[in-house]
Amino acid sequence: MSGVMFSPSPPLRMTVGNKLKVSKEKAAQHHEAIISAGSRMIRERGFDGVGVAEIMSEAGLTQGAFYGHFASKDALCVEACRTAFEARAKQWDKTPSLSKYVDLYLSVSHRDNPGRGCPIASLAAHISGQSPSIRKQFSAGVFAFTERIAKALPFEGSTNIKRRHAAAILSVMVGSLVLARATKGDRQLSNRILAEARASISLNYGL
Amino acid sequence: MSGVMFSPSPPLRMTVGNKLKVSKEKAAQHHEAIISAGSRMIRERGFDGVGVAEIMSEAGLTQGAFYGHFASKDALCVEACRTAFEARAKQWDKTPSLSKYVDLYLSVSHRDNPGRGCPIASLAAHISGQSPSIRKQFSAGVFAFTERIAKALPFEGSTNIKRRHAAAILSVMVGSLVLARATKGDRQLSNRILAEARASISLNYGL
DNA sequence: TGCTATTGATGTCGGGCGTAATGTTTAGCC
DNA sequence: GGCTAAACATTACGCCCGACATCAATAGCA
Repeated sequence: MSGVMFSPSPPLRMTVGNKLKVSKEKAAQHHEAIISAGSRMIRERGFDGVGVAEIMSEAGLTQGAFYGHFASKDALCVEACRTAFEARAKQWDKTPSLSKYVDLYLSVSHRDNPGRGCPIASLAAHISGQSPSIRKQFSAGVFAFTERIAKALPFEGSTNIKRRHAAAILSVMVGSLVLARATKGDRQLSNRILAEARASISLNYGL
Repeated sequence: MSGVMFSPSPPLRMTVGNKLKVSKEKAAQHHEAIISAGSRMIRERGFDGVGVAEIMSEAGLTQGAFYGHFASKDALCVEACRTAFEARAKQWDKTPSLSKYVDLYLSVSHRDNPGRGCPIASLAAHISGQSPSIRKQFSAGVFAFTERIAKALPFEGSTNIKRRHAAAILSVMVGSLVLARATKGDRQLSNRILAEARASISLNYGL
């Protein structure tokens, strides 16, 4: 065993393989890495469009390690969904206004980077057929997002009125993003969809 | 050949008398049946959510027969996509006004029957990763649909202006339908999304 | 010296698309 | 009409891929 290889603490790649065996603190980072990779790839390709092995590979680990962190793929999906909504909420908080957030949402950059983008636009069409836990997580996210929009509306009105506007605004945002992504091959059409959705929100809601 | 040879131990229970071997006229019907089943199931579960075997089974045939009708699954997908758009166009023509069509589009019935519904709402999120032929077919459908909306707008304005409005209207329609389907588990939220989208189109575009 | 995290191999299972051989029915031609 | 050739569907299979999950072995951590 030669017990002491005399290697300091930091990332040491022992063994024949290439992976460090570290633990404890690192394990937590690995956990995050799995969620991060999963959350991104699931948004890019849907829940069923990516497997555990590939997610783990992207996270820099092997498939076997997965089940030390999650009970099942489904469990990861729920968690990935949750963190995706959470991350979007954080980004929301960093933007100065709802209007600016809509700008970001309907940007070419957002269209071209679904992996870091809104989980609603990425996953809505893939929800049917998923487990109840995933569906609940998703519905909760949609609801919360609508509430956020409602509260951020800059004009006067009852909560109910604002909620109603919020639902409509969310529909335009999600719909145009999905459409723009689907028609990316026709750049002119795709860009027009984004631009006109942005204009309509501005026109109809003063945002 | 070998005329009346009773196969002693029949591993071949071929035509035990279950199916007609009919042809010509029937074959055309089979062709339509395959497209119909494919078009419906693909809209329900996405291009990759259903296989050739199941489509054929639904069409009342077996997998082997498929390749007498189509060169590949991809070829069927293109055809199924085309006919789905076509069918929607026909339904469009049967409605008295754009406003009525929007009513239908944002109805609970449409939400609950994606298999017979708008291919844009069903397939937009599943387009990425599909073959170029499918993507082109889809983009063309989206473009045509937008043009249709534009031409049907009941107010005055240049073609360009109308196109711009059409893109925005399409975004609300598709977005809200997709959202309503995804949140079907939360019936209240789902219904609200449809209703508010409908109201917003009425309010903002007088439809 | 346990403990815990990870590896790497493997289990197992299903399903995907496409093809080949087989046999029956139709359609066409004399 | 009756025969022949082509059309069509069935069955079965091939083949490969990838899915999710498990397990003994290993090796640093505490």
